[in-house]
Amino acid sequence: MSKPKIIVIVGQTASGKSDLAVQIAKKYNGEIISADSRQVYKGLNIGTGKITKPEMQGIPHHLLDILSPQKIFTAQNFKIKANKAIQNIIKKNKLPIIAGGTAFYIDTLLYNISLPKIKANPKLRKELSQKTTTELFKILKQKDKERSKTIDPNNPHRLIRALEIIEATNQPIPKTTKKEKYNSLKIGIQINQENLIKNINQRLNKRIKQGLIKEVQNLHNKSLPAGRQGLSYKRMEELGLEYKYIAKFLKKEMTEQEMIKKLQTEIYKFAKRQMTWWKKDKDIHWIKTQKEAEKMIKKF
RNA sequence: GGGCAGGUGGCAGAGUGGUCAAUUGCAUGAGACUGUAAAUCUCACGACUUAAAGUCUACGGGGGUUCAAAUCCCUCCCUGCCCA
Repeated sequence: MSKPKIIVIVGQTASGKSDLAVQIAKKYNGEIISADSRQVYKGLNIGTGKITKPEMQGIPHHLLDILSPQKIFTAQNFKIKANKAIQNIIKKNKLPIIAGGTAFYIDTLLYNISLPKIKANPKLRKELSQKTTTELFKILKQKDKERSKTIDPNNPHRLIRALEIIEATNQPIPKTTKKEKYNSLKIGIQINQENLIKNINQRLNKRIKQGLIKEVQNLHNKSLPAGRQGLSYKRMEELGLEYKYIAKFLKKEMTEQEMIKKLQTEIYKFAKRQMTWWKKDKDIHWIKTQKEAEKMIKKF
């Protein structure tokens, strides 16, 4: 059985992925699967640059707005849901197009990286976060020698998650395997640094005009039906970038000016981290225009 | 005009005779990531050379004291606050 064909579109934040994806979907009878760790959440709209209904131009989009931002979504969740979506799209005889900025999610999907299904354990996390990385590493070494060999001993997030999994399974973490599951064409949108910075800053201004601050405020304050509480500032800080720094602004920890300036540099730094990841991926075809992309897809 | 406090690397800001090319934070650059990934983490960061050692130029300008000065003295310039 030959592997199903899919298109993957990657690119730094503010490089124009969503738009390109829609154009390609229209041309090649496709549906889009978003690979974005923040756009999966309901209510995070302006801040994540989520595509709007009119912008979709009738193209179905998957994995947007699928859960509450109170909940924790992981690469494993993404993999399962994205696989399902791909199956459905193929069944309809349409072309699946993965588009998004979360490189880790895309790799997990494409290489069928097997991750455990252990859910987050907030109590344990809270407890473990009191400890230093040295202590955490020591515990991990006792409980799972193999994982301790590969983990970054300075990285609290990873150490805590590793311990969380052992706590739940009570056995060492199985080795991950890597196997290409799809026949994918990876297209990356290339953009020079100058334009990238320009886009980031312009887009941020635009979002603020569109009511970004209000969006964050509402997420925090709104008295939802069914007694649900607003999103805590703490959770917003975990969500990062716009949500993190606007939360700080709303808490009066920084002025609006400071917040905007900080966001500009933080978003730029994020974009660079994205690129660090993709630079290693030799399968990505970097393109500058839509035409180049179309040519490639035709051949594919 | 008088009094006081200051001027340090792209910025903020330590240091107050030798261990100072100078703590730290920010910015910047490079990188990691295979179980929270917009998160989290690592390294570099005066110049030249780079493996190490080394050389040079540097703590507002100029001069001085000293074996040795970012650090002490003199002088000039500049900034902030206070009194006229």
